[in-house]
Amino acid sequence: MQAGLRVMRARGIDGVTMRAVAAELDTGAASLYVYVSNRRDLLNQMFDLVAGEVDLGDAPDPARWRRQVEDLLFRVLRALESYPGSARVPLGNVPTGPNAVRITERLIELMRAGGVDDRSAAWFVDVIFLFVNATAYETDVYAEAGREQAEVADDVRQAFESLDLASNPNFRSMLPLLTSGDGDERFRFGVRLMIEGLLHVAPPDVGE
Amino acid sequence: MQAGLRVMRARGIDGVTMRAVAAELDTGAASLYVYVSNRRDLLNQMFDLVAGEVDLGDAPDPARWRRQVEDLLFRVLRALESYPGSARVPLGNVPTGPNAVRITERLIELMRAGGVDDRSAAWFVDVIFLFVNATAYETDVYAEAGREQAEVADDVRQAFESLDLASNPNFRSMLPLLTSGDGDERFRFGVRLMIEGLLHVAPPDVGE
DNA sequence: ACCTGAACACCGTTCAAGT
DNA sequence: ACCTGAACACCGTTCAAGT
Repeated sequence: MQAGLRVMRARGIDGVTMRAVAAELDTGAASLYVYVSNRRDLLNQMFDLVAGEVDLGDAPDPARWRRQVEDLLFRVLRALESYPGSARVPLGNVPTGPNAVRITERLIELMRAGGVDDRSAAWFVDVIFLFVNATAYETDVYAEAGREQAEVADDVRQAFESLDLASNPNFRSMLPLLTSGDGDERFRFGVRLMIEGLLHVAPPDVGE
Repeated sequence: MQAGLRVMRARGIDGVTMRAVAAELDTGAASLYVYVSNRRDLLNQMFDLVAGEVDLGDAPDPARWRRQVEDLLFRVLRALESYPGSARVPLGNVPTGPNAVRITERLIELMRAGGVDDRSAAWFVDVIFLFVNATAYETDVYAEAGREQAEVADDVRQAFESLDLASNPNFRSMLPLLTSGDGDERFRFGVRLMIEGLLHVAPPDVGE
């Protein structure tokens, strides 16, 4: 499993082939099937190790819980980014490993400290991780292609500018804004939208 | 390209192999390279056709713009779900096709009708599509594995219940809530969090 | 000049043959 | 009884050989 992580850190999730991990252990691909039932299982087990690297931060403080949530989510994002493509794992399977649960536990603690309704808190966990994972996955794809974020942003801007935007006047006038900011700033904005929304949207009716 | 869509609707994105698309056209895989530069390019071109199937709905109405945004995003979600795995395409490349731009144009129109600050609107587009795509991708992975959403939910609940949750008391007490609701309800909740957040978070400082 | 069959360099997974 | 080399059934992409 540690061998798999070394491969993923260096070559990204698509580089984590059964053969590559086996080579790291000086054996053949077939031998891995003693420890994992298939590649999907291998990646799931590896993912929980990544989750285990996330620092939960200090104890929940009702006076600054929002900032604590924001910071925790940034640390999750950083952990995912350090293993390119790892974010694709929780997008495909709900993580049930102990380290993933540990992060959810802390997130719930923080929201309870903030007085958030339990029903909202429960669904927030689901929704926000979807957002964190998607953000990390997007960044990772660029990283895996060996391209800088700024370089990609330039290409996108050029692609948009070369479009015929006569029938898209609002889009055209907002082009500079649409391509402004870096990934971290946009991530922070998204997280804040959802935290703030938490305080202004009625808790879901979970039918209990 | 239409041939590719038929394959994707029936077999999902991983079924869209160069050989499968070529077979649909009664030719060999090598012949596709006349029309696309590689598989990634094929998927990008196909994605814009999927985006083209989304109905933009009626003209923006300041009295009910929030609901209009919500409905539009649901229609995007449905389009993505009808081509399993297609949501992975926009997670890896910023879509710059005309049909994707058309949807963004409408989204911006709706927010302007609602009096949302342009800076917030611009970043909202990015953030909300990340959420929509991640939601669709998650659903699709289950669908591709040939499993019902409810069936997967049961497995997750069981996995959680079999964990030692002594050190995760908050998580344990919220287990019923964490596993409540279906995908659509959670999606709606997430979208509402972000729309409402839009009205309560200061516009980002885009450094202009 | 254009198209494409066959080849190349990979995959995940299985299983018979070795220890 | 355990481990694993070699095989199987796939990939995306290239290119020489045919039309």
